[in-house]
Amino acid sequence: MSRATTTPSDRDDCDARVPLPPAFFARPVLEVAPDLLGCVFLFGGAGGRLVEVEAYRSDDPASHSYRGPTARNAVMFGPPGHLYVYFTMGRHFCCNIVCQPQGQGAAVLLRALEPDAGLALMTVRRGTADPRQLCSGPARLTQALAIAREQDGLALGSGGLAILSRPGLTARDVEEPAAWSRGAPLIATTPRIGISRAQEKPWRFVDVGSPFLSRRLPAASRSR
DNA sequence: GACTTGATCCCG
DNA sequence: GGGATCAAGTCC
Repeated sequence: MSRATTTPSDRDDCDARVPLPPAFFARPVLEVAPDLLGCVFLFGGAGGRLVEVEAYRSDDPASHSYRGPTARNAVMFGPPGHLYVYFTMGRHFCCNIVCQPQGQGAAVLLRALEPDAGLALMTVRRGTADPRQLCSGPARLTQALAIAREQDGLALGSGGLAILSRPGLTARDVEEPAAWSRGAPLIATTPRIGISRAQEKPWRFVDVGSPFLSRRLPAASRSR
């Protein structure tokens, strides 16, 4: 994250992270979601390592896309690799990455990340210096990174928005689908948070070892 | 448990 | 068209 310079010899840097290609997000959302854990999410110079996400798709009663396209969820039905940002509960924004081929209405909700880049900025925006309170929760995360209505529909790789691979991949490695699951942290699946329908689906994915989750793991969670 | 806004629902 | 409903959350 914090390399000051880049030289040809950095090819062997084992901490190297490179942008995920569009094809990464065109896959089934239940595959994309766990593969995002350990990747780095950045917007405007702030962000860090993703540790908690949830999957949503259009055959899923808990998803905004369940009843088809509307003005609010239009981006979910657009091309993969774009942000779907929605306003909720009268005061908060939540941020998703659109997945699967265009028109399918699937997305991954970003629920927590481990703060790394732009700590000073995030501290001011959140009004706390406690790293555990910066990005541990979907609306906390958007507040810390200053993601709001204006970012709805923003494409990865533009406007200061990026998702970088897990460490150790070259730009060439990351084009190969076999590399997308490499270097995964220990992952648990649990029911999703805060929904009233389809509560049985274990479509929340968390990095078991992270102290930056929005909630503690339930005892019944299962690791893979 | 309160808060606070707006998209969506459903009746008329 | 218009009022009722309630939400992928956070904080006190």
